[in-house]
Amino acid sequence: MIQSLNEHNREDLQEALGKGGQKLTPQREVVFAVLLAQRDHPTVDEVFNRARESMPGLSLATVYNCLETFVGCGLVRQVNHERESTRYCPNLAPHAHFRDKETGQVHDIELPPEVMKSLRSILPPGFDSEVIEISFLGRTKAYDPLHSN
Amino acid sequence: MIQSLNEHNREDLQEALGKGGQKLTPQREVVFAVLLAQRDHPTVDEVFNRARESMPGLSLATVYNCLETFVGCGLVRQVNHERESTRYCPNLAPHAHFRDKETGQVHDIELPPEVMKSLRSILPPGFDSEVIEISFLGRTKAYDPLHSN
DNA sequence: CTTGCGGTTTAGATTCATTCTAACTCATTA
DNA sequence: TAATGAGTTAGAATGAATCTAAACCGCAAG
Repeated sequence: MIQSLNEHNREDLQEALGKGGQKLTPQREVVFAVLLAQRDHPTVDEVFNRARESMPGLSLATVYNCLETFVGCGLVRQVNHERESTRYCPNLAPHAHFRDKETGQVHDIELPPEVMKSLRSILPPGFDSEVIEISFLGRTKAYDPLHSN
Repeated sequence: MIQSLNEHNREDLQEALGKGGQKLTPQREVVFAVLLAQRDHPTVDEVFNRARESMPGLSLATVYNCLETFVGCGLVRQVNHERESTRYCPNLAPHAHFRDKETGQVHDIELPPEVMKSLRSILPPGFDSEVIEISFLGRTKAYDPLHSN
């Protein structure tokens, strides 16, 4: 069961929504709490199922609406892999995504500023980019520090 | 109207298909010719419409089948942007994609090896990646060399 | 109060890319 | 000539996402 937002997170949410001309509603609060509670890049369906545990009457359309609103306010990012269901991620820092071929799990990969810079530098003149999406596809092995070098 | 494949390209296609245990068929030849004729990252529907000009009986399902086969043989790459229709690209060299927000056009961006390397280097130990997808979203301005520096 | 208004939520219908299914074609092998 | 099997085909099915229209709710004006 998802606990509700703490003071701090509720204020953040309210402020971000306000800037986008949107209101804080009970449904938005529950959906946002779900995203913060488990940062595993859930699909809309997963958010829906988790959120319904604390708000049984919630409808799927509302989950779509809430998430769209959050994206519009810059509170969450959409993550697309191939043509699978869109996933949602409340990590605001610039980062790439690594998708495990076997489990389907998505992991955040930190993006150092110098890598961002070198990426931007490969754009020919005249190309002006606002968003850069980077995603890795592969496997994760258990990491054994004793045998690495 | 799409011209048919030249000797050289037909041989390449046949060889690549053969390695994947697939045969060269008239439909596959037409679909491949469409991809080579206009390298603008067409959707399945666009490929379908162009291909039907030279082969009117061709069915949409076959276009899906052909493109899937080509991807399996490493002849073409799929390009996904958000949840739009998948696009197809016969450019085999490693490259990123730039999508123009206004026109929807997709441009190939060359990926220098050192950028690839720096990208690979940001993966923590235990993460093993086969495929890296990089896509830019933005605008393209006419480039005026007189006023650049 | 209570009335009306605008934004939000809701269930269900709709859309649309893609995948599936089952029949058919056609070249090759037995 | 029959059988096999890959490839093709039209149309049905799927499933994520969007749309629609009605209901709901908080709130400001009368």
